[in-house]
Amino acid sequence: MPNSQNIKIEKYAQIFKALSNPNRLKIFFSLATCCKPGTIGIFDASKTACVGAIGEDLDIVASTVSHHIKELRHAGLIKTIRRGQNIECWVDPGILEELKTFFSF
Amino acid sequence: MPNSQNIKIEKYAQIFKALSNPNRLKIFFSLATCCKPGTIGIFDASKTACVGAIGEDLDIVASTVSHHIKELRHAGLIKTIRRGQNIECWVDPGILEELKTFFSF
DNA sequence: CAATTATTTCGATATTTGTCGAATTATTAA
DNA sequence: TTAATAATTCGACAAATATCGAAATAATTG
Repeated sequence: MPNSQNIKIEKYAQIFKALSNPNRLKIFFSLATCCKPGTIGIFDASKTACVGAIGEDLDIVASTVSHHIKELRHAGLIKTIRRGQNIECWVDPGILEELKTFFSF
Repeated sequence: MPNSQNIKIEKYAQIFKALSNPNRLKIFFSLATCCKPGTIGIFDASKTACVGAIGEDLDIVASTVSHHIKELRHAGLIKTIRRGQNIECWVDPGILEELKTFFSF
């Protein structure tokens, strides 16, 4: 039976696991730097932060991107919403604060 | 040929991979909260932050702890020094600052 | 409705990872 | 120098992971 400390450890381990894969970290970084919460994230003037565009950017197939997006979402790092055929993604601002706090010993 | 951005991504991916295992994250957390840089880290009044004590705390064998310590060190998260038969470990203060900065978008 | 586009799910597979125990190396104590 | 203690290295193996391609699902357009 894990105490509250263990639960925290598991939660953060999951977060760091999500960020441990270079492609997932790139996705997170792109979303964090290019996309504002609640808006359509822009990679450049023409591309939105949909699964297809992300895959094109990283040179991996859509099914793999979808898998990575799911892991980032399950870890609580990003939010997603469907808008038409596309899935919009953005970084949860709250988690960034939590992570900064985590490293403030 | 990776550009400087890719190098950064690889570096941080390695850091997050090191923190993605619950046992390694516990080690890091214990060191960060209990041990000051350059001193013998204390878990409680009687134990130092040597490999054996860490293993006892986590209920894993010494060879596994040694493996985890090596990964944390290679990722640049902790420093180690031999003092007699023991290896002292402590968290690099600089990396904590870097990590806080990383999440400051 | 049929065709197209975007995404997800599923199954397969090669690679990586976490862990252990045995053997080895390093240091200290008798 | 021999014994004891601490840590590391090595080899093995089960479990987890990253990726792909094919098939399925969802939404839009003609």
